Amino acid sequence: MVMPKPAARSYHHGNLRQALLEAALELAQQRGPEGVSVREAARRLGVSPAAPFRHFPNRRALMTAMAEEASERLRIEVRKSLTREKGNALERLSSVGRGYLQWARRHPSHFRIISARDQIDIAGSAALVRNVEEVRDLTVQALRAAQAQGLIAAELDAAALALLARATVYGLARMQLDDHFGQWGIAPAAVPAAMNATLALLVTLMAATAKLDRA
Amino acid sequence: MVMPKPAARSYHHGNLRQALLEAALELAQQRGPEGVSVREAARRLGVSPAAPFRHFPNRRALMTAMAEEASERLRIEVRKSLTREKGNALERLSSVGRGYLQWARRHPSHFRIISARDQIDIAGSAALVRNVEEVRDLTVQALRAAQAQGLIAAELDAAALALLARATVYGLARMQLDDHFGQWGIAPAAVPAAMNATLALLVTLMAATAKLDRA
DNA sequence: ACCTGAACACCGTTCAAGT
DNA sequence: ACCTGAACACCGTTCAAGT
Repeated sequence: MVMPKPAARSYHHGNLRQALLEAALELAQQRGPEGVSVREAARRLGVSPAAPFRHFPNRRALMTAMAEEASERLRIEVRKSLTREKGNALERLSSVGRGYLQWARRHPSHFRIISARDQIDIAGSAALVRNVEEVRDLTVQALRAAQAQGLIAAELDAAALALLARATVYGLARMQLDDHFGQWGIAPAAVPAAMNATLALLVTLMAATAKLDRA
Repeated sequence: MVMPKPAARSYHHGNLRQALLEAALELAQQRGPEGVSVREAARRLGVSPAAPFRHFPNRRALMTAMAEEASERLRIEVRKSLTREKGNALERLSSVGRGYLQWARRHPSHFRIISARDQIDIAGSAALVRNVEEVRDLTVQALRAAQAQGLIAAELDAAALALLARATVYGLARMQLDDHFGQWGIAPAAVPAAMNATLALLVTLMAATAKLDRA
């Protein structure tokens, strides 16, 4: 007969799932993905250790749900970065890479979760697969357009170019996550510029092949 | 007054440290780096859960010791691959990349451990830092030589080229660890060829800049 | 339908005590 | 010097029972 108080401990009636995702993200930010504990999330929300298992079958499913949210945001960021870009196909290609890297830099915890393939069930989430695929498709499309417009040599294998572009961008993002830049003599403040310069160099190299074509 | 039996359970007197490293590697191969448990390693060796802590101050130190061994082997593999290479500086550069990638493919557990920066204390191990640095230096040296010999345009920034090469190679290795190739339509059996083709494409692009120089 | 309480089989780590 | 045994504060997960 007593009405539940407006905001406080309203989790108990419907939004525990969302609250768990938020608590888990907070834990990931504080301790990294491995530090996410279902029990600790429950404790912070004032529910029993068993309560989360009504909403997620296991820890992996909770992590996967976080990855879904993250991949959605990455997809939107890359799309946005493409929408703003008014240049040619080569510049659109750069734009996809810069958008991806910028998001990875600004949301390291989210990016870590997407990358933690051992802690999420990527194949088990259609949304996750779709989001990741869309980002890849935008890269491949820009590359094909660049070749069609004569900005990159047409003889080069489109799939190989795409894989090179992806390996470079993913490599840069992971080098940051895995703390490689310090050993490369690049201070944290210089990382964004170094990433964009590397990306620009790759695009320059690709564009150089078109000039050879005309020679 | 009883002499210890020759081989069986000789860990108890001197080589428990090495036995722990071997048991931990076996666990890493079976369950991944996160699955390495100090207790389980001790159990498999028939010692108490506290025994390992005489040899490693904590789990992280055990993981770091494994990473030291791994980085040593990677360094040797890359060096070997360079020794066998009789071609020019550009071919030496490819060789470093191929050696790195081949090792990563053949020893995924070891490579995972080196990459698991959140589970090891890289800065705390001089040997680890040294091994990683040497591999980087071999890349940078081959690149500089290629520029000096006119095989890559001299105007290009050597540091930027090195970072691009590293990002590409590390990206490829991580894409395999993180199971990205399936989504790129590349079957496991085709991964080595795809990696080498991507590497070859990058070197080709770099070499194309030298031809432009001469034009 | 959603949550609690208690339980089970695990962890990493510490520390006094044994040889 | 090296290891044991017991303890502490944690995990993920299950399940009967409560509302």
